[in-house]
Amino acid sequence: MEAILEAAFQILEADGLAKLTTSRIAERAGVSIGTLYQYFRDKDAILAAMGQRQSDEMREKITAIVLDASGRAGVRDIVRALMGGLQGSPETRMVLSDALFRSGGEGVVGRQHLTFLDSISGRRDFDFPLGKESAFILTHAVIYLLRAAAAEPELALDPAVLEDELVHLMESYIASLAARAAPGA
Amino acid sequence: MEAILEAAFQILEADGLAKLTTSRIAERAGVSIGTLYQYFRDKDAILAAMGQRQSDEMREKITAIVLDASGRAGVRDIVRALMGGLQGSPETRMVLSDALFRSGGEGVVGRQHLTFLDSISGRRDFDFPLGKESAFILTHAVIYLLRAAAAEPELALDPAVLEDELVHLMESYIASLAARAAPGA
Amino acid sequence: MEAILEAAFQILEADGLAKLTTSRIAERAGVSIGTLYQYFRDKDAILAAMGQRQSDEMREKITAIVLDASGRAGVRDIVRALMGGLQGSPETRMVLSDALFRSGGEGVVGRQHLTFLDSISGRRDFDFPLGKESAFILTHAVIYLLRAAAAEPELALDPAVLEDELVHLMESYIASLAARAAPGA
Amino acid sequence: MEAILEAAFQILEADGLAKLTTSRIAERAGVSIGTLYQYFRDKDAILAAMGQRQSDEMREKITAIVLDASGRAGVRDIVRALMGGLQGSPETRMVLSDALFRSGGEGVVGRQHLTFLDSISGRRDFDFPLGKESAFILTHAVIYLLRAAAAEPELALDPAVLEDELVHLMESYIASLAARAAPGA
DNA sequence: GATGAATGAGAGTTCATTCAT
DNA sequence: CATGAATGAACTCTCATTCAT
Repeated sequence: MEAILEAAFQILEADGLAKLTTSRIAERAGVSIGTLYQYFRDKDAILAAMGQRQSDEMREKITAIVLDASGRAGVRDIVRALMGGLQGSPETRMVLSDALFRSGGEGVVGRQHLTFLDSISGRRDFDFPLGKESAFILTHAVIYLLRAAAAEPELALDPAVLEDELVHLMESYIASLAARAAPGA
Repeated sequence: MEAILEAAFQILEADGLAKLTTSRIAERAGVSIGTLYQYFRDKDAILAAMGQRQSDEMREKITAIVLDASGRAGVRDIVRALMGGLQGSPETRMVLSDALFRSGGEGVVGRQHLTFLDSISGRRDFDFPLGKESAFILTHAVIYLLRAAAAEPELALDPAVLEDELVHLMESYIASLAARAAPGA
Repeated sequence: MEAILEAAFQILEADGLAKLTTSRIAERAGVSIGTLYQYFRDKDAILAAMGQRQSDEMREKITAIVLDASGRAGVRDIVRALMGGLQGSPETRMVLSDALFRSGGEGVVGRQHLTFLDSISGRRDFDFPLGKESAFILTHAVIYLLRAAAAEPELALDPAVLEDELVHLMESYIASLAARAAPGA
Repeated sequence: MEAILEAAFQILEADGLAKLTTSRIAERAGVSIGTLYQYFRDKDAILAAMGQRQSDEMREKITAIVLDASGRAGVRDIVRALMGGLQGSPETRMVLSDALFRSGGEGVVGRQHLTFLDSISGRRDFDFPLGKESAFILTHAVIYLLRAAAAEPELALDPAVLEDELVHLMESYIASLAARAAPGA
């Protein structure tokens, strides 16, 4: 039931995990608790489904933006996509990631960021083997820094400047990787 | 009471926030609930104290390591300090950061990472103004990536390699900052 | 839930306020605590409802008795009505009055005793203005003396004689009021 | 320990029975809980002692005032004495009466009001036998009406007028008693 | 005597879940 | 299929009381 997930998301966003009770979800969704339990085994199933839904939405959004760059997607496109794709408060995202992780287990998070690697690896200057750890940094640095930035609104970071710096961070790291891959160039 | 904090930490680490109840904490700490409440106003106070304790421990550990580098602390020393200083599962750390933030309010998080900036700014090649956003990246990138790495043990990242790559990430970013600061060099 | 109020009343009557716990109420009412809390916001709401219920019952009973005197209600009818209308131990009544007062606030107590004044003021010899303080005495003296009598069972007062004396008390006071109102009669 | 009783009285007066805890009493009295329990068996013993103390104080005060009227004490003197002698909020008085009653049991309340009867019976026009019920009314009416008046401050009764009316109430009742005792006068 | 840290029974309350209708 | 009253385990927290120091 889409209405249930939407209701749960709104409550989570507005009042936090502590006030996310099954009865409130049902009430806001306009269904009875009984009905809610007909669609979801238990409360965790709702959270997991929300996590899944969010993850899917984000991947679609990002993919769309990257594709929109019509074959010449740069790091900036991806950073911008990530900045736009992340929705919900940091707490919401943290809770949903948690739920998704607990329920789904392995592979879930990994799948989430393949898009990044896929797009990046299309670049001409990127045809060198990539270590597990480097790939990890490439796929996680931007997301986690954005998450951290959102979690500390009192820092009042300027989105435009942050975007620039994140692009520099990744570009310089990619350059460093390239330089090390081809020392004799 | 140190025993109470230690007990709470163990439970949080082993069973998660959901099973961290005051009675379980008291039981594992070997005291009665009454005693627990004589030392801590309420459950949140316990979490806040745990957060404080962890934050203090980490800062001390890091400071020690950096000082150990005897005046010539490089990025690698700091990265290594952070890798060694972080303890507890990612969820534990997240929960404690949260609690600390909720209770302490402002400044808490900021103070945590000043060590990093302080050490870095001692470098000769670092005497240029630093934007808010760049400072944020410098102080948060390593910590959050380590957190992410810990959260995904199935990636089986090699600590030594990860350390190397994090150092490269930061070194190349610092180089990029320097290059931009002195374009005519 | 009538059963809950009835159970609460019995416990209050038998064991006093100190032993009136929500779980005991639920148990005696034959429902679970959850059900109890579905019908009443909290413990005070139960007490307030009991107070309301008792107040309503008493008013109805008294009104009925007074009406039964078919238009020629004297002080004796009212005294008798009050004696019959009061139920529950003094402590019970005190507790419930308190609860009703705390929850309802103004007007509650006043409304309770209008019956008395209404009936009295129908008398021919009563067409003179009544001071606030006199009205207070008329409406409260009997009730509070009955309350006091119930609170001291060891005095072993005879209800019939007490009724007589209360009637005398009020009749002589009314006569005194009349005499003062019409000094030249 | 006088300090303990005084502390308890202040707390009861300021914050009500619900906040009257043994630790607060000890703290305000400036002693430790242990000491408190060395002087009083339990919390109820403290309340009972407070009730006793208040009752004694009131009796003394009233006796003094009546004696001051130098042998010719009228109803008005007694009413005035009662109005001046009552101290503490209605809730406080109710709580203490309760405690005294629960602990002492019989006779306690009776003794309290003997002063009234004693003084009254000194009057010349009062040499007739007094029924139990009449005595009860004589000794309780004023006190309970004053209590009721204090319990309903929103009625804004004028003390002076109330005093007058209470005197009238009692005088007319005494007259009624006298008239009935000597029908052939 | 005085202390106060420790105790723990028990209070009020919440909420995920079930199941007869 | 939908409903929602009923359930009760589990939670946080209070406070009268004890007893080793």
